[in-house]
Amino acid sequence: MRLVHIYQCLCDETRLRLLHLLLRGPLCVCHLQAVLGEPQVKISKHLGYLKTRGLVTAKREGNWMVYALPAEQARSAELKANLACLQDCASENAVFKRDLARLGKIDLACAPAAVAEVCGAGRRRARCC
Amino acid sequence: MRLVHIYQCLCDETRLRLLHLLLRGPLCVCHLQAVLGEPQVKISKHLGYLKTRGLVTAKREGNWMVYALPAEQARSAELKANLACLQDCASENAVFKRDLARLGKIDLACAPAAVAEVCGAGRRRARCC
DNA sequence: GATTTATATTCCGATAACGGAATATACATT
DNA sequence: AATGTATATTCCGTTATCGGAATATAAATC
Repeated sequence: MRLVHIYQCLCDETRLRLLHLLLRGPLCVCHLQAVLGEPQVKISKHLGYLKTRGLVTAKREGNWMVYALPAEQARSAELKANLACLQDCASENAVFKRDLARLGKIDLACAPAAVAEVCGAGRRRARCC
Repeated sequence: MRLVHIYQCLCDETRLRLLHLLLRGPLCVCHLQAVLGEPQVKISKHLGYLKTRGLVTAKREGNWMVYALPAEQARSAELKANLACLQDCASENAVFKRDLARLGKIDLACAPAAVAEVCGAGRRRARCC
């Protein structure tokens, strides 16, 4: 059942936080890492987990990997419903709110093109984080 | 995070099916067993799992254990949102629809009082399933 | 081409989940 | 008390998950 696989992706706190941040738009690994404050391996592995199950897409952008939720038209009804539900639940949750606050403070000017586009940040830089 | 524990309960197909059936109202173990067509141990264990995490309540009714979702006012916002989401997703899902069809065909007349109350079935019987 | 930066993968060990067989418990009936 | 019915628990093997240390890969820069 496809629905089960969605829940399997949602049943880990790190993955929930990642997905929640990606609801805002694409982000590269180092930004996700900076916001969550977790080691690189951990972030990368969970992103890999989400990717193999189709919950996120990955695109190389020069030196960086930009992760994003699937395009709107590529989301199943179940996924849409659950992302909306997550968004809903997150709005009253301290951990998620803290993550968003941290994301706001991060210098997105160093972000790859795809991220800069979404966040309206300045030009790319050689070094990201 | 409480939300994670909810998703941990939802990330198994058997548990999803159980919860989905309980959205309709309380049911005893043998009815759940009959609908799912799974061995008793499996059903009982998953119900135990759900119970320890507060997703269902259990009440002994003579010889039977009647499981139910927590009372409305006892449900957290997260739980409400996710149960609604599950309900939503289930309506277009073959497995869930089949379960409902099977539930309809089951003789609920043998059900314990709490179940009979909900289902409008007849009086109790000594033997259930 | 050597180095730096960003990210992924491999190789562990620890723990949790899952399922089934067998057994135990609780209540009801005879 | 003995038996039957409904449900829970224990034991055990298998598999999946999770996290970290170390290493590998890929692209950019010097």
